[in-house]
Amino acid sequence: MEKFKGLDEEKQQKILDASLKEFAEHGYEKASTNRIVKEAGIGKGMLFYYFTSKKDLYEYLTEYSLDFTVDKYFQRVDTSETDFIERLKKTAQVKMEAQMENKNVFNFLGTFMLSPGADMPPHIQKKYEHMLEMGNRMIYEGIDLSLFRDDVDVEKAFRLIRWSIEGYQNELLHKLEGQNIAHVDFAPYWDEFYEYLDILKKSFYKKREWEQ
Amino acid sequence: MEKFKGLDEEKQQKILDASLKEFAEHGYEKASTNRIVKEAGIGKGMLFYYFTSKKDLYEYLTEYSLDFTVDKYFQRVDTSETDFIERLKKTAQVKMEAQMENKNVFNFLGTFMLSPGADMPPHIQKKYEHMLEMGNRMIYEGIDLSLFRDDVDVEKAFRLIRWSIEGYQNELLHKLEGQNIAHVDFAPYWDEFYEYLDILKKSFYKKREWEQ
DNA sequence: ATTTCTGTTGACCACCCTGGTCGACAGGGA
DNA sequence: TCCCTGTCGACCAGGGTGGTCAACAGAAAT
Repeated sequence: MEKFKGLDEEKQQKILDASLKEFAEHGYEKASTNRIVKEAGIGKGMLFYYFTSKKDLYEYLTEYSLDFTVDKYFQRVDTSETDFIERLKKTAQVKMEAQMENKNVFNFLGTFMLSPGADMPPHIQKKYEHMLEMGNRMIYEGIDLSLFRDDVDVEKAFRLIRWSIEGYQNELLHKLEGQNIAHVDFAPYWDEFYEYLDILKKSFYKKREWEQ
Repeated sequence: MEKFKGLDEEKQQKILDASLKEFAEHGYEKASTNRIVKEAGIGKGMLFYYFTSKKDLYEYLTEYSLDFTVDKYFQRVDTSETDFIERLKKTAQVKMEAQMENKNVFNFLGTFMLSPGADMPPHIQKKYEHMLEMGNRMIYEGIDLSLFRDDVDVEKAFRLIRWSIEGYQNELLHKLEGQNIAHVDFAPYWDEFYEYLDILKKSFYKKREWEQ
């Protein structure tokens, strides 16, 4: 595993990509080390030279993904923004950037979170819990509640807004499936996304005086 | 396959349940006929006595699930209701009833719809398209648009509301995962659900005169 | 020039599981 | 006694599994 870290970035990334993809697509049990080495373009032996076992590889990937998510996503969200919807807007942008930088990490972590940590070593479980907590703070901490209408439960409004945004993101992801993400022009989708956010503001926020 | 239909209901259902579950959990390729026969409590030979092959079984299940969904779900939704949110409320109730009656069908069809019909015989593809169209009509046809606020695009409001409801349902499903569905008291969840619907009405519908 | 070290390969291992077959057999009717 | 209809599960060839290892390449060290 120290062996692996000594490789040049490019080769490391190729192996990480192949592995993340394989585990994301098939889950731990049914993921195939044979397919991984073929996809990564290395001999079978090397994988078990870098990592002692399939499980060892999987744990390395998990830790790598958690670190990546915290560094490139959670840590970059501007939590000084107190307008809930505006913060979600910025969150979405940062998330998209991180996703462009490494699509596979998100797919991998997605499947991991469906049945988390079953028998992960404690230090990884700690990291995972830390990430969850950080994600929560990133979204909810320091929000200006006075922007919301007085006649709805703010907690519930939070959730409705979050579900709406997740719904849009999922539908977009599904629509763009199969296309080469790098070649897609996202501008019109951002515009559309902002329109949805405007509607959410009109709907869940107080009417402000200067609007007629 | 006519052999299969001659079986008593109970045995048929046991085989259907085992098969739907297996395919839903593992997908077509990785589903195991051995696990199916074990779960269904029949000998290996019988499965291939009833169905000529794994593929034949899969196609039968698909058709069965499509028919079930149309009969027990889509056909039972009251489309005379013109209030969008009210209709969704009724839809959710009918869906829940159908889901209680046969949980496996919904899981199976869920995975099927992710990569639909690849090489299904035409009559099944037809059925699938018919179902999709029916689902669309069931949700959107004959809705009273005048209830919605004038300052938001109704199309977008439709989607936001649908995403919200799907978000709630998914979260609930996730929360109840592992519990025996039959023993859960759903009353409080319905109440909570209605509260969310009320908020959606307040947010996306016009303020009506008789409300202060 | 020789030995040692570090990477690297893919054939190979024992094992497991696959979809599907088939001979054996049970029991009811003719 | 002989079918016929169901029913079973041992069995088949084939393919995939995670992991090993003898062989080798080339650079570094002796």
